[in-house]
Amino acid sequence: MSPEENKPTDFIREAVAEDLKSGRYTYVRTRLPPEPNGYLHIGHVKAFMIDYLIAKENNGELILRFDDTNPTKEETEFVEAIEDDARWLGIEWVKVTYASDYFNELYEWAKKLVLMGKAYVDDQTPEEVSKNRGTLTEPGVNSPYRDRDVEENMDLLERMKNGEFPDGSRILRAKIDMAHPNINMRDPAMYRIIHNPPHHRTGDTWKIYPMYDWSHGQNDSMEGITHSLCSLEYENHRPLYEWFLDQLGVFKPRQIEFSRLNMNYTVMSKRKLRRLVEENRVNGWDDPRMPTLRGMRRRGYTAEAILDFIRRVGVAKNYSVSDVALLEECVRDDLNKRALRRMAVIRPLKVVIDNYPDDLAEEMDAINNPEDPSAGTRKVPFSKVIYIEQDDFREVPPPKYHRLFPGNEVRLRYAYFIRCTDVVKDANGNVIEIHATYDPATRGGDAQDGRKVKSTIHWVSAKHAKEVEVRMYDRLFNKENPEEGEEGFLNCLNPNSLEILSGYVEPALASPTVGSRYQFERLGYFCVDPDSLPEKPVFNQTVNLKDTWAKMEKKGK
RNA sequence: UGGGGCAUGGUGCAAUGGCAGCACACCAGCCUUUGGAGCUGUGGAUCUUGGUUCGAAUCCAGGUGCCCCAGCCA
Repeated sequence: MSPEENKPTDFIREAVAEDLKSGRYTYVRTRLPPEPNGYLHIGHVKAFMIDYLIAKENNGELILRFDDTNPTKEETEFVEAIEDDARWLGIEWVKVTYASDYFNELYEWAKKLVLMGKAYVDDQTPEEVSKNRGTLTEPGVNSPYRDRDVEENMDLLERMKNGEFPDGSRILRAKIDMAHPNINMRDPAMYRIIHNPPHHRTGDTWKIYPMYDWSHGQNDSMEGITHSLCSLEYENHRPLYEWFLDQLGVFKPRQIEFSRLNMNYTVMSKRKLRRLVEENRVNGWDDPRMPTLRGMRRRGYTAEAILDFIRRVGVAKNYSVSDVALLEECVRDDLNKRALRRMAVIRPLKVVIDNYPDDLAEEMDAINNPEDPSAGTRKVPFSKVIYIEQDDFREVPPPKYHRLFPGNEVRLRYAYFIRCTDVVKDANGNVIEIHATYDPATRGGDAQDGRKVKSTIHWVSAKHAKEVEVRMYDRLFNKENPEEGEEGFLNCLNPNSLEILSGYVEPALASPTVGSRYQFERLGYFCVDPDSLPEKPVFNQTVNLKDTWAKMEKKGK
């Protein structure tokens, strides 16, 4: 496929191309406008990639601008975390700016509107403002302060700025139309008074702070942004976005809206994610079950896989809920190509090979990645006592079960054929040990007489094994849409979303690097958690391998 | 009962008046020293009614359904 054919197209890219062609703009500049009030999640990635790629594809620029207009919610910690996550994704920007960089200039622009008679200071209480806004079907009524003269408005605004009035006592409002069918146009607030807490960057310099509507478009204009791309809920704000710019007579970017990313089996709202963390339903914002970038990073997802998912989801205006199965498929697809294969047994069952010499240990050759010959090979030690997966043995095999059962022969990957000869049980009847014999003529995995076995299973030599902790993850919620209903999401938490196991890994995995990713053969992809200790590494399950047998067995029931 | 927006297989996205296609999921088979990967194939969709047109997912009109908006949040 040529790069040309591979290039995604959608209504936004088409609009941008048209704007360039028509001469409406001669260049492309977009902006990434996160509010530094929380950690980034997978939903943000879609918006980020739209802004980044559209700039990049048009040889344009991206500005990372923090929308820090509300000091009661924002913190420097989040600025740093967001930058770090965005960089991890591979996003590049020409500079970092802040809405707060423009507070002075914006204030001058506000005075200009006051002078034009397009803005006024309103002394109504918040309750009165709300009451007089009207409803969806009834027009609002004008504030009694709406017709204050310019001089008084200028004076009051200056005194608001100087901190002479308490929070909530006054606001600056645009003078538009209290009967407008679009409620955003009913004299929207431009500035509100906030004395505390201090702003994370400007400290207590300012006592008034601009609202989103008054700040965003103006900042876009000041920065020469050509395309201000945002999610659908801002569609209703576009008339206001344009009104301010028209009144000021300044450079006018184009706002285009798209639908945000939703995903099943998780929640995306900041409020709900916060509750999960604060009520200890998960272990922090970087819990591998969280849809946050920090969670997914810890889980072992690669940036490439996440970006591929975003690309496959596409861009449109339909309300949509993406399937987490697609994300997982993208992760498998990426890791399949790059992850080294290793043998690990996560639910061990001991097997004693009775006819194998007691003290012998052989080195078996194993392929590191069948998808990538350059990854080479390694040696794996083999001996008389090994561990295999509990799932790989059944005392009474179900139909089509090809793995180990009494009398059956299977291949130990990269080693020998073994045949199960005996089963040892504890007092409760649980199988605790298997006895088997091996065929010395099958070393390496092939029988000289040409006989075949139907199954190949993985194993770890008990004598050479390293004990590790393995954290198995399942979906955080057991309902496709946990967000429906306000309080319901906590009631559909999956109680089994985390399972901690103790397993064994081959020596090649005895001292793994934190963050490195492996495929545990036949089990899935795993990555090394920061909680790892030299004496006990910790692995997170990133995603399982497709399991045809599990599916068959489930279906048979 | 105001304004804005959106309706295409189970899910997400294409088709820009001319054979409804792609990916994931699903199902069947091939292959396999991972029941992985890979390969082949099957099934399944244009919200509804009417109109324009040789021809409509696309244009027009009505209907229905869903989403957003009444923060001094973004």
